[in-house]
Amino acid sequence: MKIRRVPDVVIRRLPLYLRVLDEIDTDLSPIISSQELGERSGVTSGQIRKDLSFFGVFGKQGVGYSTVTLRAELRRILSLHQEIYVGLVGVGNLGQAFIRYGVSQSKKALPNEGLRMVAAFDRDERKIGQQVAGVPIYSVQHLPGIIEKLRISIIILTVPATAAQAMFDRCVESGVKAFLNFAPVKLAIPEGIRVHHADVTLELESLAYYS
Amino acid sequence: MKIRRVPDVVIRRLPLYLRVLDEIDTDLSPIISSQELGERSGVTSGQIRKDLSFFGVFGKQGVGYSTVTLRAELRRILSLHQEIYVGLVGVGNLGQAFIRYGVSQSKKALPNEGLRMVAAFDRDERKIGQQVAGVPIYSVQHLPGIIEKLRISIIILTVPATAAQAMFDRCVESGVKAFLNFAPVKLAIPEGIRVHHADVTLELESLAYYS
DNA sequence: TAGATTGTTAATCGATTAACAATC
DNA sequence: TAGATTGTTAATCGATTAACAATC
Repeated sequence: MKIRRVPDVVIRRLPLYLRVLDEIDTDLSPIISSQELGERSGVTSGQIRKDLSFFGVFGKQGVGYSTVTLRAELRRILSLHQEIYVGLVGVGNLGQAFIRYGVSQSKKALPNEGLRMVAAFDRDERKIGQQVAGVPIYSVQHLPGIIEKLRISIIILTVPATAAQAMFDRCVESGVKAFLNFAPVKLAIPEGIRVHHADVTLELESLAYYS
Repeated sequence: MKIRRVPDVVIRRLPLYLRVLDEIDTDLSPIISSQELGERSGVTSGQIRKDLSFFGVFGKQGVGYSTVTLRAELRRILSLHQEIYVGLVGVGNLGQAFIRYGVSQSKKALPNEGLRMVAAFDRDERKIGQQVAGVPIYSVQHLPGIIEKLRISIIILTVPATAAQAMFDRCVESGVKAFLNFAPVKLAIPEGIRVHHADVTLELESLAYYS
């Protein structure tokens, strides 16, 4: 029941707060102030209170926030209270690394906040049918069916630049609305679809300015 | 000779423009308008003109920009007209993937804009002395010396979260001013040091909101 | 010259910060 | 109650967009 659209900058800070809360022993610290949460996440206390106010009232004046409650609320806001199924397209070096990375993360005490990598896709016949860290590799031809069947709602794109738009389009047609794109291309993105870019080359090139 | 500090959002758009110019055949298109550059990089024409105005005057009124000249100017602004040496700390799955990725990129016709991965560092004795895609792996103990000797000015951090701050500090002491950090931690960053974060977990968690 | 497009200024928009009344 | 801290409003800051004079 959002009253007005929440700015993306706000959404992007929520996982930061959640991470701090996950690191906290809730028995030792049942309550946290916006002040302390701010210091530990690198955000001002006022900003945290402003951010949270987009979603409701979670604190007690004069007291602070219940660590357990705030954590649960943040999870709910981000939809991380339920399992979110993640797929990956393009099982090259980078793709394999992320599969292993994602799986190793979820073996931690804290189960990586409900995100679960359940399928990978590739074009290469030799890879299809194999597994990487327990995640099965399917043919991109079967992508629509598998996405639907496994209820995949986020796709990590680690295909070569030349294949990115086509694979992206196919995922969109299959109903995926959220993407993390590592391919160094500007995708044509339809209304209502969310793409976060993680373009290592662009990052390095802008860093060169500061080096 | 910067008159005023250039906003980071502006710096981050420059590689985007550069990429478009790299894709253009400068013989076929010796001139480009801010209009067309905008369409191809996903930015408004006014914004492009505004961005460029931070650095000087590069176009001709009534005509447009010389593709060759603008490309050269952007490279110079970003320091990509010279070789920029990049190092990587943490040769795990992700680290190896980036080494291979970086190397394959620089084999393209366009030599990845002057960025060159020249060294990797790890703690694991078994990895030290080996190579990944031709890039030698050194001990983190020798990091300061190698960074100085090879003139490394950008570091990619792909170490586990627990090691990130210590490795970061060591690089800073060795004179590195620009970092691309993949470790899921909030680093304590000294004045004058630039860190771009590429935190896949945070990206996925915020994407969950839109899924 | 007439038409086109830049460089730049002014207006708008949106996000952050400051401040404080409400209230636990 | 007195002290603390939230939730929220108003002020500030900075970035984007609109618009147009300058000029090629």
